[in-house]
Amino acid sequence: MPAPAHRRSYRREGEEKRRDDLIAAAMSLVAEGGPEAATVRAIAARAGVTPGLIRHYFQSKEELTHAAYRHVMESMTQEAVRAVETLPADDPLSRLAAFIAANFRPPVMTPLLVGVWAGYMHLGRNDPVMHAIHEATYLGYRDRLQALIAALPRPSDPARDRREAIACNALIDGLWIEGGSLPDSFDPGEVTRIALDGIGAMLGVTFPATAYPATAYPSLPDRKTNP
Amino acid sequence: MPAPAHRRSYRREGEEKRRDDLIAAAMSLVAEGGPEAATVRAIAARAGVTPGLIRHYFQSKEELTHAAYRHVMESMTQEAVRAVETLPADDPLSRLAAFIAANFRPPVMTPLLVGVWAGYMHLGRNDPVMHAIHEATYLGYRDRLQALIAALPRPSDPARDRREAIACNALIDGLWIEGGSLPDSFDPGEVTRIALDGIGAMLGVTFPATAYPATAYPSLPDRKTNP
DNA sequence: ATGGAAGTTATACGTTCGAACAATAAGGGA
DNA sequence: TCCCTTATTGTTCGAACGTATAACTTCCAT
Repeated sequence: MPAPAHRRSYRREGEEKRRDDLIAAAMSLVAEGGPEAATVRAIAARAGVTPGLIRHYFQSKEELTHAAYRHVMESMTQEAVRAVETLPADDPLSRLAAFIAANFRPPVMTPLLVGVWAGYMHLGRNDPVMHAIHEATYLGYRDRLQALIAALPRPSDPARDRREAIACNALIDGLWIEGGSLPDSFDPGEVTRIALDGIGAMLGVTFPATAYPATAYPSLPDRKTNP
Repeated sequence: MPAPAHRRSYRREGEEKRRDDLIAAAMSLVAEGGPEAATVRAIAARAGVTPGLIRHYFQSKEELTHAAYRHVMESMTQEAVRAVETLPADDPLSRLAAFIAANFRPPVMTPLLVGVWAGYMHLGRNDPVMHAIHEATYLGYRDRLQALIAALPRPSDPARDRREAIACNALIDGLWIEGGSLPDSFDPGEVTRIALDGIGAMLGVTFPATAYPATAYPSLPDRKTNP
């Protein structure tokens, strides 16, 4: 077997870009083919580098997996938090509605993100680091949801708030999995409306019409309003 | 390395028992350590046989995986169906409640079953056989739920029934995942009560008290009623 | 220009996986 | 009781995996 005539040429990139590229490559591979498809060779090929480079930026493949999972979970929580913090504190109903709705549009409810979540979720059962990442994001999410529920203008009842937070969290999770797995089975905005209607019914409140997504289909070719 | 002096002795078993043992071994390994822990060697060891025997009963490891996944999904659907068909058709409220409650007690809501579901769920994204098994059980489940909702004594509205079936299915899924993953975070029967209260609120109905699980904790050592 | 640090490639190693296959023990029918 | 089918074992094989490491290329400082 003759020695290769030439090495392939390459460009040097900053550390941040390389790490982001490798994480994005790992995420997309997991979303498409599950964790077993995210081999170091496949990740490197998708990122446009050679396998050895992974070990230059991550001590092990496990460390890259942790970084990718943390990126996925944090991006979802940050998106919901960002949707809330722009609203005034004296409008708890709109704040809760915005928190809910943020989960059912990109970049949170996408096949890629649901696929990565599905591929990685069982790893939290044994890997302590993955479990810690999962707990920090997941329970933090539910606590924040319970705080938004407790802020509603009605008599205080912490035990009821806990039960309702559990129920609302479960409904959001189930709808997110369904909507992200089968995006073509729902009209635009339909999942959001189902979530707001269902949670409103469970909490005994009615969310303002402004909290709902704009009606998606005039279903007529001529639209008076734009995008 | 000397040839082994003696082969280990063994007993011949019927085909059905061997297949069941291998499926159960694969399921428990997936529940504990994810799909990557369910190697042919580990499965054979747990079933008390040698790896070669797997290929005697299944053409490939993939075929064993399909059999195990089908067993998991079918056992869950059968359990919910069985809970309904013992109730009279003229009591749709109790039938719906029984269908819901069946998902939140053994043998459906167990860490093992949730773990197997989590470990296998991402395989449905690429493997056509797994996808078919998933669709046949999952959509069949939701259709049956929608039929029970449509049978409620109230004005007919198929579009509303569809939206409510989606919401109820999502709530059941989310609670089942939570309750099965963290069984110690809930009191006995608490998940069932949350599900019945939440679904009742979303549908605008009140389930009869007989549909709820018996209060679990007298929290006093002396109980008047039995086990 | 040029030297040197560091990013990147290419190759190799040891392990483990699913699979294949020949050898053997077991148990029922004649 | 013997024999023949077959359930089961023990071993081996090629492929692919994560990891390790030396050699090469790029690019900035000088």
